[in-house]
Amino acid sequence: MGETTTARRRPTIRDVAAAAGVSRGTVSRVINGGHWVSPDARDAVEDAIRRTGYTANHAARSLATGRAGSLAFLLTEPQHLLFADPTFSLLLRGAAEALAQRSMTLVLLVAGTPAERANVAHFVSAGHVDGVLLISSHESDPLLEALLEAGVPTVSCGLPLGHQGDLAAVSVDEEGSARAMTRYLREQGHRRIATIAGPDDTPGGRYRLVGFREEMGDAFDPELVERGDYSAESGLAAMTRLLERTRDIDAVFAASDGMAAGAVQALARAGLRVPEDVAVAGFDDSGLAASHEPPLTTMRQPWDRLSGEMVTLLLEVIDGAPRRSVTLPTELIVRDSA
Amino acid sequence: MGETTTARRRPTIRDVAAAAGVSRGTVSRVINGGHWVSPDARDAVEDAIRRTGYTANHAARSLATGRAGSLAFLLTEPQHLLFADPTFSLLLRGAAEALAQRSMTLVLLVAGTPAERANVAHFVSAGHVDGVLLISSHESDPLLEALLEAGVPTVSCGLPLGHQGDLAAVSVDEEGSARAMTRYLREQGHRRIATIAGPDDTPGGRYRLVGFREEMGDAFDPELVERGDYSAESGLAAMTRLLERTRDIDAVFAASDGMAAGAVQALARAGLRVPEDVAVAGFDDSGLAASHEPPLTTMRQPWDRLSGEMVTLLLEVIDGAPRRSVTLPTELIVRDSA
DNA sequence: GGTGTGACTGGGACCGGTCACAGTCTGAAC
DNA sequence: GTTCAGACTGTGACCGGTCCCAGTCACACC
Repeated sequence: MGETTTARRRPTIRDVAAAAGVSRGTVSRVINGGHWVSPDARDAVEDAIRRTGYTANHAARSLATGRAGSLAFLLTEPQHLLFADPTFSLLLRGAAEALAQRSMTLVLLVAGTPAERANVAHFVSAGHVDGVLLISSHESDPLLEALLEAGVPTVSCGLPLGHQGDLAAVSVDEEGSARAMTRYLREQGHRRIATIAGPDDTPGGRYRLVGFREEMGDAFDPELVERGDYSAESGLAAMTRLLERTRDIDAVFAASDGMAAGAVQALARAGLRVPEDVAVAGFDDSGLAASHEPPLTTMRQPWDRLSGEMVTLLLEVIDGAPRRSVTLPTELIVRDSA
Repeated sequence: MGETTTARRRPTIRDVAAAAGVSRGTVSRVINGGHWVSPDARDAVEDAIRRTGYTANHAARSLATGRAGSLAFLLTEPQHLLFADPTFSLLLRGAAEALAQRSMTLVLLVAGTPAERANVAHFVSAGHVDGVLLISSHESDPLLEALLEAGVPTVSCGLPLGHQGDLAAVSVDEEGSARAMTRYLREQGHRRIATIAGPDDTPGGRYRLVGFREEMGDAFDPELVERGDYSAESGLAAMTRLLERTRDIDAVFAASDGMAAGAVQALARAGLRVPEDVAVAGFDDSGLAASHEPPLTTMRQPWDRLSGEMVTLLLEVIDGAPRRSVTLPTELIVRDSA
């Protein structure tokens, strides 16, 4: 009764088929690559799609193919460590763009609290996404166990400690990078080099320390090793502890830019100048590093490429290809702090 | 032929119905609230769900209901302004959690390049999501026009300049907040107060300046107004311009913490101390503010609540309720810089 | 006893795609 | 003139839910 037709039904594949004078099957074939379709039919279909303004229905396709057409970006890190980090945004954006190019979508999942973790595990195991981009660095993550158990295609950002070989991963050469930075510091003439390592249950915490120790060789002094949790506060605390133990330090290699910044603060409080009295080097080349005062010498991680590679690897796994891992190069960025 | 059955089919609603000895319809009713179901039937179904490990198929449900079960988190801001901002992460996380509570998912969309914008507009208009959480502050965004045109339920983060009234929005009282900060500065005894406003095509840029001007009253001096784009670099440049014009300034109100930080840098280069010579106040209370040296006095935006409110409002619109907007309170945070 | 009503249940139709299969047509090979 | 392969097309079944309608049953009321 005088109903306006503004909210008309979205055109379906049947409408397109009718408009093009072909069958649904042919339309479907044109949409999916167009093999075994005559040029005439293809043209007619493409024209009909244009005229009708047809867009495929995601849900219907998923139902028929059994594929969700989306990947999860799964954050398991406690918020204060990663979520506020600008590099995380780069990672996220890179993944979103890599997926958009493939007409897939990114679903953001946050697994902080135990309740959230359970929900997430359930959600992912239920097949609501085709795979998981796992942003977690801590060893023996129960969520990871659940994912492996459920056979969900997963790719890890950074080496999955305790599960190397169980899933694909994109990482950087932690050990080599740490050696390179240590070598650089020694080449600058520093001899008493301390390090502020990350937690031992993270790949960066473990292997950067290994690289540091190896490169130092006989000059390695266990007294010059402290640990933090990658935050600036922990860097400040670690540097303070080091200085309480000895003032005979001429350089510090911190496993993150945040800890390097904290170390600079601790040194300033102790009346020491950077880099004149003590050189300080960071790791990551996060946004912080360049804008810091003084600008931090650091090891750049290829944040812009990381998530793109993760997506590539994950899609391979989903397609049933053999699991593959990738190691990306880092780059020494020399600024003022060391 | 000896095929393992590990990769068994996921249980469907039919399996549950069979296990419970009822029909599909009854199972569906139990799942969706359970009205008009006898207690016996409900128990049987719930037990069957447990035994079979049943999980609803998202795609099938979407197809039948015509609802996607997801919202888009749509970023239209140029990356350098917002993406690296820790507050953005809070926003994102808040939205993800609010949705997870409702068993919905968050799809991240990035519309930076023109190609991306076109894709996003198409994607959203095609109904792949139920609504859009729009994170954009610039006036006359063509993407917003496209969304309104297509009738996509949308809620804006911050007042949508040029489209107030056309869509729901969650915002803060820009004008009142700016007045409060200005009043505070005057109460501290400052008389020559400059401001570094944001771009005039953003609500923060426009209304914070309005509030500042009104609160200054007769003391308002157009010579003491500069604009930036919220970044630290622009704050530095703006403060430098102000100082070139006059040294008769005893306080600066910047429309973002980043610009406040830039202003502090410019003042330092000019040999002026903060807050002794010039007081500096920011806006946002982003992560930067507290860790800045000196810690910034600023206006806290309720980042943690913002996206939760956005989700609430958007779901209301999707459910056909009348459009509603919300204004959240800000809070003056006094630290060392002013 | 007949009728009405409300609680509950079952099942067919449908959402919009994909897929497998059967069928048609064309042209080359024998 | 068959036969046959290969290119192309159409159709029915299906994916796993929801919706709606018809139907059953128990109970109250006249």
